[in-house]
Amino acid sequence: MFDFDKLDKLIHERGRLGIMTLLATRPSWPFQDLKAELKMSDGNLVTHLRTLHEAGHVAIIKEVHLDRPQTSYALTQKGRSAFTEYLTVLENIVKAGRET
Amino acid sequence: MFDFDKLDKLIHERGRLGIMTLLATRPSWPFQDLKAELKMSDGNLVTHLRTLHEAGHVAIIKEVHLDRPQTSYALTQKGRSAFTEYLTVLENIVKAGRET
DNA sequence: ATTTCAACTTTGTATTGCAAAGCTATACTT
DNA sequence: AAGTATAGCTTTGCAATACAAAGTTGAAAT
Repeated sequence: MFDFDKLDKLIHERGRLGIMTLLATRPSWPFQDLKAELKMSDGNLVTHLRTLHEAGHVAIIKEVHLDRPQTSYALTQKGRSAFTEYLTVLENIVKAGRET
Repeated sequence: MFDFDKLDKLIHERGRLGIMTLLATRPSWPFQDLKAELKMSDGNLVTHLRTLHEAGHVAIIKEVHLDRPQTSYALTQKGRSAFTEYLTVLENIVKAGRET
């Protein structure tokens, strides 16, 4: 009936789903903003970001802003399409859950 | 921006999300049908169902069908409303992810 | 009696989410 | 120069938990 296998575990996890959703809404997000928005510890956030980066879903952008180092993150092409596909599965779940 | 805390962990887990979604589509589901649909092992499936039952989300219906014991499962009122709320969060994620 | 099937429990393993604390590097302050 | 602050990252350790596999129980059919 449904392809729950298609619920990409990498994206589905709560913390990473939060990251991916935020990244989808803007061209890029500074680390500090993600941290504030998601209320995660540094370690946890960095780890999830690294996981996504290693999967090729997220790009890391290192800059200097106001004389401070600033690392930002953005969806890659691959990340965006993986996320889009994931959203389609969500849509189907919502649709199925709503009818009845 | 989003309330990712509202992503009820109990429901969000892949296996249990599968169960909840299926249960939402019919009045009740026999154990064997769930098992076939979700391709889980007995142990795993029973455990997830018990977790949901203990949370008050799922009712257990024990009957005899064709001279064989048959355990079926159904959403409780509480389970349905929790699931509905969960779906709302999913909808918001989809909406946010789609725009841009 | 023994086989069969449904459902459930037990056991064990491997993964992984997460926090806390520590480390590094750069810039600002005094 | 020495100390302080901030950003980002690593390490360590723990607790939770998903999951499979195998064993258990009970009822019905042969």
